[in-house]
Amino acid sequence: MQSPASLAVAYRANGRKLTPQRQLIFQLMHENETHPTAEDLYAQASAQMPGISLRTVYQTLNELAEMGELQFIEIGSGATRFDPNVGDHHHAVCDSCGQIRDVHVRGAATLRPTDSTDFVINEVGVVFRGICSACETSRRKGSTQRGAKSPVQQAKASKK
Amino acid sequence: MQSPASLAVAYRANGRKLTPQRQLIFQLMHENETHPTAEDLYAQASAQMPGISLRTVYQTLNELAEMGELQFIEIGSGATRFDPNVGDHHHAVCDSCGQIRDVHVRGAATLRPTDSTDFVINEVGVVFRGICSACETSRRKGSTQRGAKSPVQQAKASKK
DNA sequence: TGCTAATTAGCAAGACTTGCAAATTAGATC
DNA sequence: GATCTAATTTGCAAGTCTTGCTAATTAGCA
Repeated sequence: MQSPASLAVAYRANGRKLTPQRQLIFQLMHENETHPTAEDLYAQASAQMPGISLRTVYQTLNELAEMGELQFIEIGSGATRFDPNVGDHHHAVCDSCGQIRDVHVRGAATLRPTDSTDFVINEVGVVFRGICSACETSRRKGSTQRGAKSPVQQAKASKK
Repeated sequence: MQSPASLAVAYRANGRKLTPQRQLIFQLMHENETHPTAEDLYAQASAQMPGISLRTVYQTLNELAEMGELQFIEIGSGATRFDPNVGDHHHAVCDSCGQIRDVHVRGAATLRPTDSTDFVINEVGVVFRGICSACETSRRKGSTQRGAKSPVQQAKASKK
């Protein structure tokens, strides 16, 4: 689903109401390519609808996830991020700036473990970690080659 | 690294001391196949060393990660889990019981996005989600087919 | 227009993790 | 073995992210 119109249908199908808050959050999610956190969306939503509650943002995001309208991304460190793209795709995470971008991977869905053949697989997710082109460029220009932290450590550190 | 002996060397190489607490935590990690949380390890450690602090467990786990002796696993929902296996492997997560097991995947390391070709990849991780054989078996026997929550929602829910 | 169940807002609280400072201790030195 | 010092451990307070609870509000139906 993409259109706000079908959103109303989806909500009603679930016996739910289409409130202005829900419309706004849904819309903001879809305008946003950055896989925002609840806090990010709250900030944006507040600009357009002063007084909206962070609680409502969390609530709405959870509902949308339940309805299959978005997915959670939990790639280490910090807040859950939300992805309105529920199609077949994967993620590339920059260990330098933390950006997450959607990517596609040929054959990912058919990957199988060579062991654990008794595990019933519903879903396959691939995560690439590395350095995005923007960070790579600025790194070449000298400057910010930081200490020898592991990627995860860096992610942890960038939390603050 | 696997042996406590080389642990001492590794610690000294980092200008660190080999304390009883660190030895214990390291040992427990390696005896444990379940990808425990800090709290799990704390419980086990407390049994053998009453008075050890949860703070120390967290601290030690972070150090070991920095030293490359273990890795963090953050697969949705709840506490970080720790994996002493730093070799090339991936994970299968049971959406029913939450168990995480190590698996191997042929060709995973050479996967590449079909898009985002300007992203420098350091690491590729594959996560399978599904139902482990134990849960599948008990499910067949009837009983606990729970409501239609998404995998992530289930994970979230099982947090408590 | 009225009614009612659903929703929102706000705040308190829970889970997980880290910062800080004082007391303790591993390991080097003599 | 005794001494010394920087590293480590503890315990607690605090920070971040998220959810529970409840009174007030409101969407959507009759």
